Amino acid sequence: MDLSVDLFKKLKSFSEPELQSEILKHGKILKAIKGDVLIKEGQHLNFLPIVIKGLLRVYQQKEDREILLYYVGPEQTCMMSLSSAYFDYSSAANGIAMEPTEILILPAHVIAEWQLKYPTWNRFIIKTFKSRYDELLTAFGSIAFKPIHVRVKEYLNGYVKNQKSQKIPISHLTLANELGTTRVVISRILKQFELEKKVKLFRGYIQVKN
Amino acid sequence: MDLSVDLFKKLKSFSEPELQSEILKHGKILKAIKGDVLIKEGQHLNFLPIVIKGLLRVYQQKEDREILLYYVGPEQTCMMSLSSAYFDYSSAANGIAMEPTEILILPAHVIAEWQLKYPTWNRFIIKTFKSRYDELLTAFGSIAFKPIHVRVKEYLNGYVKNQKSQKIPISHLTLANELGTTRVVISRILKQFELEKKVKLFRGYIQVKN
DNA sequence: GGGGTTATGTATCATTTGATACCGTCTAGC
DNA sequence: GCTAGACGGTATCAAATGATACATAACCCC
Repeated sequence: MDLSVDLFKKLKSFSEPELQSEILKHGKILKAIKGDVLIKEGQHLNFLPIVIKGLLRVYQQKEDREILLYYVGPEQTCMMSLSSAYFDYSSAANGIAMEPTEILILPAHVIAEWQLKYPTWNRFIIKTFKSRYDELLTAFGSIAFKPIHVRVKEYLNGYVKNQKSQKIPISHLTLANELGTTRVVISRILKQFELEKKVKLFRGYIQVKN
Repeated sequence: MDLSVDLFKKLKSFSEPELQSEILKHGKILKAIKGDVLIKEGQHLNFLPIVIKGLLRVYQQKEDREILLYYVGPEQTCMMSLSSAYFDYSSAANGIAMEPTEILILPAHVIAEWQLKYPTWNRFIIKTFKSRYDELLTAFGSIAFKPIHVRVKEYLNGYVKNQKSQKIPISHLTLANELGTTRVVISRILKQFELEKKVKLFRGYIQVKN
């Protein structure tokens, strides 16, 4: 697909005409399908991916366990690449497409340059750093102080709040991987919640009661 | 104490003369003694503290448990304030002086402004974001995947490596607070290490063997 | 509908971590 | 020297979490 001015209907953050033409000049569009691994732990990155449409999941892995760091949605980018772009740095996490995803790929070298030239770009970068930091800090606080059943509860509540749906389409195994634990632990906790009439369990999804 | 050009012998990052004069114009020096609490969780911050000399400890607290986030040493600043400065935001952590500490205080509003005007300032801010993020990510990975005895071990090894001393002056309780656990757990683990001849325990300090 | 795969339920057991309690020792300040 | 408080050792118990194993059910593909 060619880059076009249409792009900026989706990326509203970048309003300066000059920045837009620089993006058109240096950027490429990448289309990923569900399951494509875009970033691997240890990999050196020399590009910055900005999601246009779709969703990336960024997570850490250790042996057969994994834990969610954050999702990258439209108009967002990924900390790992940002770090790599400024300093020599290899990714500390993995990134995978959760659904068909369109990504604007920018070469790393432009980032520092644009930082000083374009206020909206600068704001975009700072905002990314800040919000990713906040998310991580929240996750850190949770894992440090809260027992798993509370984290499960908060995950479910968070989903309901964000998606405005009581029906959460997730398997026990996937949920375990979001929270950094194992399937049996999640099944046990969910069953307990069901006994307490907080949720109803089905194959492939969880119904949260109010 | 008056601000003077001497300041920039200690803060080497800020080399532009114009930036220096802006710092002299807007900055104030604060002196803290050991134990002074400079930042409290929930507090709205409208200043950015840059440590000139000394050390701040930034940590999260929940009831009677706490866990270390990071230390702020000379020429460094603190993420909480940085976040507050860009957005309306209250601190998610506490900051306390560990020793007599001199701090350059800058009003929040200058930060975003200087971002675009002064490349060294820009670099300083980005570097802060990145290194704090990396630290937190490492800590997150540890707490998510590693059992406490491993984290204790890594803490001790890290100290030895950084301070180039085998003698670590820390009480069991303080160590527990660094790692987000309780004193008894730490005592138990250290005693086990001693039985394994890895360390030798004394009142107030730990001797690491090689 | 058969066969493989995925999802879930659940029991058993071990390990890790934490809570509580009590003790003795060291140290600083008087 | 006395004493309060900090520091460290340890025993006991409980709870949380994880590992393993096995069974059943649902789903998909052919």
